[in-house]
Amino acid sequence: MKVATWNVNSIRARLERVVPWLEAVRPDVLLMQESKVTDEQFPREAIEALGYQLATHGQRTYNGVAVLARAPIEVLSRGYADGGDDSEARFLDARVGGVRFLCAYVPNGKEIGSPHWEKKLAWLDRLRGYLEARCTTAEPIVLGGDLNVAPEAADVANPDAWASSVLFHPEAREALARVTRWGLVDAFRLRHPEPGLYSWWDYRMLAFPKNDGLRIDHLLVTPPVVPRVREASIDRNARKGKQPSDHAPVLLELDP
DNA sequence: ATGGTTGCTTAGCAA
Repeated sequence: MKVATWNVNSIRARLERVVPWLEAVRPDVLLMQESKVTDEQFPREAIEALGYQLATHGQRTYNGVAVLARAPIEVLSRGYADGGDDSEARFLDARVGGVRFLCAYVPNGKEIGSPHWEKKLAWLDRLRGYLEARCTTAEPIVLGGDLNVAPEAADVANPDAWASSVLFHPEAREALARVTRWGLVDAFRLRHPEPGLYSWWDYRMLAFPKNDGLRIDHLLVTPPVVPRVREASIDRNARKGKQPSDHAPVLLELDP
């Protein structure tokens, strides 16, 4: 079973990159972030024509998450439904073929100390709360998405420079670590202990050609999934060429 | 170097 996560930075702007990628890679499940479109305006037909089923949780202009799968999708929750502010479409919980997929788009945080930053930290704490309230570590779960945090120095091209940014600040790393400590394992790291593998490069400052990147897109799994992780990869080719997303897809191959 | 680029929506915001 091939599982992927990809922040596409607008599905409508990216359709001509996403469709050929799905045809070539054929993931069984794709967790998508930043669709930037309402559920009504999502280009479903182009996806369904490839044999995918689709569960969307979108909104106008910003955010938006979706689960694509080559098998039926059972939606368990759109948003956290925890009584808090669910106005931003950043979370989708769905079951596909006996595995539970939590698709998350963590707020960027913009700038340390800003209201966006406080919201980012609070959102990660809500994610931890959702795991505690709605999930167990005994079930097979894949929590995937653009988590907008690089966990370790090995995940950042220039750790000293990025330590003051919202993507690699110690408080952001600690907030993500609180989520992971609930009982999740970084499945990519399991198969790739080496440093220097990134999933996002800024569009600006020639970041991709200079490989000034960060690994901020993750697939975290519960203990029952750990022995099933056969391979992990980042598809850098998807970041190349014409009109790419600023994120590359991250992939896992899971044994049955 | 407070720059640079992209997308949505149309000038300003978010990333």
